[in-house]
Amino acid sequence: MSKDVNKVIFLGNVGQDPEIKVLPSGTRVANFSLATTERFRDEMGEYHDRTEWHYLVALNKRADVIRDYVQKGSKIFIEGKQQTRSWTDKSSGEKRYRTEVLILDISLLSPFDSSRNGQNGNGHRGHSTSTQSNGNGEFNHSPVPQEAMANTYGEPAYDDEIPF
Amino acid sequence: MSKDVNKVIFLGNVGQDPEIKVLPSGTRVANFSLATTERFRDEMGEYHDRTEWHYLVALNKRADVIRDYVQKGSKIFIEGKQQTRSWTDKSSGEKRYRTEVLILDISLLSPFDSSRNGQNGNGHRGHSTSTQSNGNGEFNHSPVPQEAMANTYGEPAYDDEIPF
Amino acid sequence: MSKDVNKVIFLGNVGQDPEIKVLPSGTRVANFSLATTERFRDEMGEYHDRTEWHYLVALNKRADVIRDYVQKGSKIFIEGKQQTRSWTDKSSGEKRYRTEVLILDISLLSPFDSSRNGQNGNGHRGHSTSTQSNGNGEFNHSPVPQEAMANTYGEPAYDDEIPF
Amino acid sequence: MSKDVNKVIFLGNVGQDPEIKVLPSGTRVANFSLATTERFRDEMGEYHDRTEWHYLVALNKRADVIRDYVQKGSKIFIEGKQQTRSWTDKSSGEKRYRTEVLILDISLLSPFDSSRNGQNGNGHRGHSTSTQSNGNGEFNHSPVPQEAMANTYGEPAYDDEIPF
DNA sequence: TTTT
DNA sequence: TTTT
Repeated sequence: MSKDVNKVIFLGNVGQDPEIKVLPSGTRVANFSLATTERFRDEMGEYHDRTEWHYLVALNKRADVIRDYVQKGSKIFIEGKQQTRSWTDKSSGEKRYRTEVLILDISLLSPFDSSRNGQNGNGHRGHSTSTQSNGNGEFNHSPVPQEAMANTYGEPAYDDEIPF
Repeated sequence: MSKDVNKVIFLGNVGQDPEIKVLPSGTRVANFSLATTERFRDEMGEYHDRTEWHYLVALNKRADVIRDYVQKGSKIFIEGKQQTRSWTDKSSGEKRYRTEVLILDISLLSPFDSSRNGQNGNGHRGHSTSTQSNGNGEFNHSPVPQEAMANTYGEPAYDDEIPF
Repeated sequence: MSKDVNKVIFLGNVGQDPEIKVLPSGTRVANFSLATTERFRDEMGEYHDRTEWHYLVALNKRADVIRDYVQKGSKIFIEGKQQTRSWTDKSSGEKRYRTEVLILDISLLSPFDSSRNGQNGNGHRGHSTSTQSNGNGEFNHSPVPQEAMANTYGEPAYDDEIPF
Repeated sequence: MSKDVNKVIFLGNVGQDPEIKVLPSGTRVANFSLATTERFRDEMGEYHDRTEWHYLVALNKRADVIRDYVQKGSKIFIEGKQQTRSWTDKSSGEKRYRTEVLILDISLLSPFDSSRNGQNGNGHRGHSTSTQSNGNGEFNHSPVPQEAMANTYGEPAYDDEIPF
């Protein structure tokens, strides 16, 4: 009842073609970075741009959508939650942290440019008809069970690699 | 994929004890108004408060939580979506509109004051153990199917009454 | 310190060319409606679209941006706050209400189609160089004073008309 | 016009008394961590809590409010933007990153417990009447110039320290 | 009244 | 590393 809130909203441009992985468990994972640029005026009244880079992650059906429709330069809107993963650096033995945003909802604001070749060459770009990319449940607040999140509990493979 | 976004976020105080109804279909409906107050300075530099009132609606499990834990004066945080219902005024024959926010997520920020009597006297206030109020599904982005929204499709009873 | 929150976020399509007014005080006002469409599945598993219409208002510099760059069909992202205006219906003497969203931040997601003629024919479309539309301060959280809101206090002309 | 969006919303509990610094430039900086906890069900249907920790930063007037009214355990609502700072680790020479959320708006949801002693013992806790803590500008979208953000441009001192 |  |  007294729930907390962890909500992130970004509208920006994708920095490079998303990287798609499939974990041993079958979970599909999409990783990419997103730029948000803000314009501001300095004390002299001159305009400057400042770009912030964000690391994004999506799982399963959302990862499929990203694999099929998102590429370098795409403008997207996402809603997600912030999470920080940690791991121990193998060479130094130090603990490292990576903060990322897990995508829970995504809207694509650019037409997909089919003339550009994705670098993962997975043959799934465009309106794929494969089972995987044909997921339902990509609508927020829909009556469809959101199994993606269920899968992350006890998911071991996702956590033991150096991120990005 | 190119989904739209309709999102409302309020943090404010409940104006009166919520009104709880059960539709013929069994759908539970909670209605109440919420005040959000903002402070601003006028041209003279003096502070003023301006209060805005919002009409909120919740269905099923969220309505149960509201029935059991929300009362006049409660401070709550909600996330929802804006929707406008219309009906024809029976006396004048004119079309009328009421804009409300359908609650999709709620956080209670006040302790429940059990010394105050709710006016609906439904015996469900406090930490109820009834089946209805013991709903799951009240967690945002959870793996639990969100049946509340499914029920609203083709729901006839909800639409044919003068609101509030 | 214990501030309330009244925040609305929409991503959708503009229903018609915005209506632009200038109040006697000089305040510029843009009015238009915005559609947000959500897709959902009914009990049969079939997809349906449900479109919600929202009434939007923008003042001064934001109204200038809308006059110059927004038209029927534009896809936009807005952040704003919900407010309900009331007036007394002159014929029936009854109190009427209109809930609208005051735009505080806007992002344009469609290129402006200069081949279509705006119906307000104000000669301000495109990259206008007039003083009015050349406002700064259209960036949220910027160091620029946001005079638009200041002007709304004690603004009489904005309130005495039947809306939309 | 085609602005990006970088927005973070948290509702959670403060992990420890905030650390307050004053930079050589006079900028006040508040640093603290915030926990957001979500409840979810695993495949067995059992409930678990997962807590995420977030690093928060506030500047100037918002830092003053935090210094005076926020302590370990406080429940707060914040709106801000995500930013990642980087520095070179002095011992290893490696580049390090820390993602934090810069607070742009804050609402305090707990009464301040004056019986607990803040560990920074700055004598400013409680309803301070000092000039610094009596800032205006703490209202979002207000007509007050938001000088805090202006100060961050070209701010050198803030960037050359190992964070947190 | 929009859009895909 | 994106975009206008």
